[in-house]
Amino acid sequence: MPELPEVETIVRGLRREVLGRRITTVRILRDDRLLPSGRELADGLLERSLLGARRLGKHFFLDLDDGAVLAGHLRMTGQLRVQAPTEPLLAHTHALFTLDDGRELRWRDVRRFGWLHYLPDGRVEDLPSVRALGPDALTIDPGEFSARLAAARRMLKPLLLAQNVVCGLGNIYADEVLWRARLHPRQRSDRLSSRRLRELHQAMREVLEAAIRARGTSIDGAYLDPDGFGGGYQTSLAVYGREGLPAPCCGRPVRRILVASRSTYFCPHCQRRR
DNA sequence: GTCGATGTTATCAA
DNA sequence: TTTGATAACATCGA
Repeated sequence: MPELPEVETIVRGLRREVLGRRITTVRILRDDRLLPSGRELADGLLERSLLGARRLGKHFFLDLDDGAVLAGHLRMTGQLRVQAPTEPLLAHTHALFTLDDGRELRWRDVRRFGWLHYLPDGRVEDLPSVRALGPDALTIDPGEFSARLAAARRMLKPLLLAQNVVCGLGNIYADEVLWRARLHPRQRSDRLSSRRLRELHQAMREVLEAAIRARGTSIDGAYLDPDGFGGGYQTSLAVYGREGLPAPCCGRPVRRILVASRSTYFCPHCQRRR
């Protein structure tokens, strides 16, 4: 669920809500997605203050006042909320961190694909899933983006989803980026001119920045920011989830196909393979 | 009740 | 090297 714009919105929300706060209580309701263990995570976080919140791709990192880091990934259904303790506890809430202003930072994940990892030394680059990441999609420069895609010799859709090439895009934004660049999802990356690769980079930047401005995409209310608000970008989607509906480019119906076993939405008329 | 699909990704096989 | 299938899990809709 949360891709780069959603994680960015969450991190900005956490900066506003919890920076400088001290963790006074840790409650673990279910520990099978906590590393290295729920006990070590709870012991490490207790009485620590939160000094920073940042992200790389879809990973997020909370910096503590002793140099430790709480790293995490929300995968499909993870949520981080800051709530009053009187707010009802929703099902699938797995960890709660009480802050010194009385509020609680709550981690919830219905499908339990996500995880939290406490790193006493703060060395996030030691995590294999972080080490494997390519440059962040929001900040990669056009030259490196083009070089990495041209070198890969693969179809564009799975390439944009490959976090070791460029990190942060998921299924929604990959389709939106390809639509904006008018490129076919099955177009091979090494057959594109450098001009088209730069256009693809530009499209990626524009889509991500617009989605961040809209505070992310919420479909079925699955994604919520720390304050409990959904995003607004779902009304700006051109093709994702819009099979059969008119594409904004030409009015012809959006088509859904499977590419690398992921649902892929595109306009067959305007996104031609070259 | 069953089946298929879901915004992620690690892993294994071909 | 690249791809496809599968698995982790819960929920929803047809």
